[in-house]
Amino acid sequence: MTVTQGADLGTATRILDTAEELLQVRGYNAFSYADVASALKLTKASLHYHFPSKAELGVALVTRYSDRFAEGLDRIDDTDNSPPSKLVAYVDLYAQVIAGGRMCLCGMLAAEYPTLPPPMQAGVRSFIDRNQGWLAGVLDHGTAAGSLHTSGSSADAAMMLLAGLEGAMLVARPYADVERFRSAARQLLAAVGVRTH
Amino acid sequence: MTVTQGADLGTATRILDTAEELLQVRGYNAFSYADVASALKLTKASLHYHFPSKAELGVALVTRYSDRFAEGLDRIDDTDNSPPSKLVAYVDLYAQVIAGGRMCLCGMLAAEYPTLPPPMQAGVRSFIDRNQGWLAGVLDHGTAAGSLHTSGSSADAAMMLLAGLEGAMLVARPYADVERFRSAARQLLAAVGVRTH
DNA sequence: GTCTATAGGCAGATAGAC
DNA sequence: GTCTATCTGCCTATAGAC
Repeated sequence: MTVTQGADLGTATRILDTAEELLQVRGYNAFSYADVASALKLTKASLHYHFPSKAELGVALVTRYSDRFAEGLDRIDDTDNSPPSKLVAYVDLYAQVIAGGRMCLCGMLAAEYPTLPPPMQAGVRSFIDRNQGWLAGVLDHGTAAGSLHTSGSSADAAMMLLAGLEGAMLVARPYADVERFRSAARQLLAAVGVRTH
Repeated sequence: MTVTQGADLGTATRILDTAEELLQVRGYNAFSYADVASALKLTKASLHYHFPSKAELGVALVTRYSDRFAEGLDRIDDTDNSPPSKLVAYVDLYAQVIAGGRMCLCGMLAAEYPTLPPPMQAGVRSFIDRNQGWLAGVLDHGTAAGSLHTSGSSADAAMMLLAGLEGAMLVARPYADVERFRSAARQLLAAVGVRTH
């Protein structure tokens, strides 16, 4: 770790930022070291200094994304108190992603799953588990308090929400239309008793 | 068109079958002519005789898949009369796909969308439009008859169902667990008033 | 840390014999 | 229709100078 700070991001971080966008837009199998290098005006060899193999770069990308998403969940827990408002904030997390023409990084990797290096596969599962677990917790609190209503177990309802949001990003992409995502998300929230006006 | 029939499928069809599976499992950007050729014990050059470019093969795959799916919708219309039973049959269409470890072909292509040749992109949108339209029709009939209940427009509810099912396939893949898909699907159907036992 | 140069392999695609 | 042979280009990755 160098002593750079603030706006001086450091090369490793800039590589991750560029590769992250390429991964979310095109997929892991459809971007190359050459793409990242040309975007950053570096050479491929320099990238290999920071991330020796594409698999290692991929693992770093999944880990960072999943950890940042978990931080987002923590922020929601600190900010929004009622389960319904937590779910609305959760949807916003996804809306921010798709607004940039991107797919959820782990949703993209779920599609490419069989082609991924095993450590990346584990990262994808971890992302899903963390999100499903968090959602199930919110749903449990909400149903106990009477502000949410699920049919079936909280784990199943959490699965439906996660799947629905990932799928809504997926089918909204071809139309480059955030509203398509938002209306699907509203319907999903309505399914667990959240009223959005 | 040759005069072959029955079990003698014809090379073009065998190519499509093999490429379709590879596409649904690995994605368009993660399979090659070499993969298809080795599976069929042909050479790459032979494949190019039937499908001059990968883009043309890709278009043929989307078209065939989308048309077959539409035939599936017609069969449901001919077989199941009540809107709720139509939706259950619709879910079964997806369940058959994921049971083979595959992703919906057009869901996969939606993820890879920005990297696809424009004619393939059009095919993906067409698939989504057809399915959303069919679902909206079923929902309209169901709500009119009182056997289904949607919050919001039928188009929005159709979008949610389509997104939810595509997403359920996506997030179920890493666990190779059809039950994960089925429980999410049950929740989605419950959201429009279908009771499954 | 970043570079030039290069290796070795695989991609999609074509020419031409059979 | 299917083959062998080949082309061109891009891929991931490495060696070694600066």
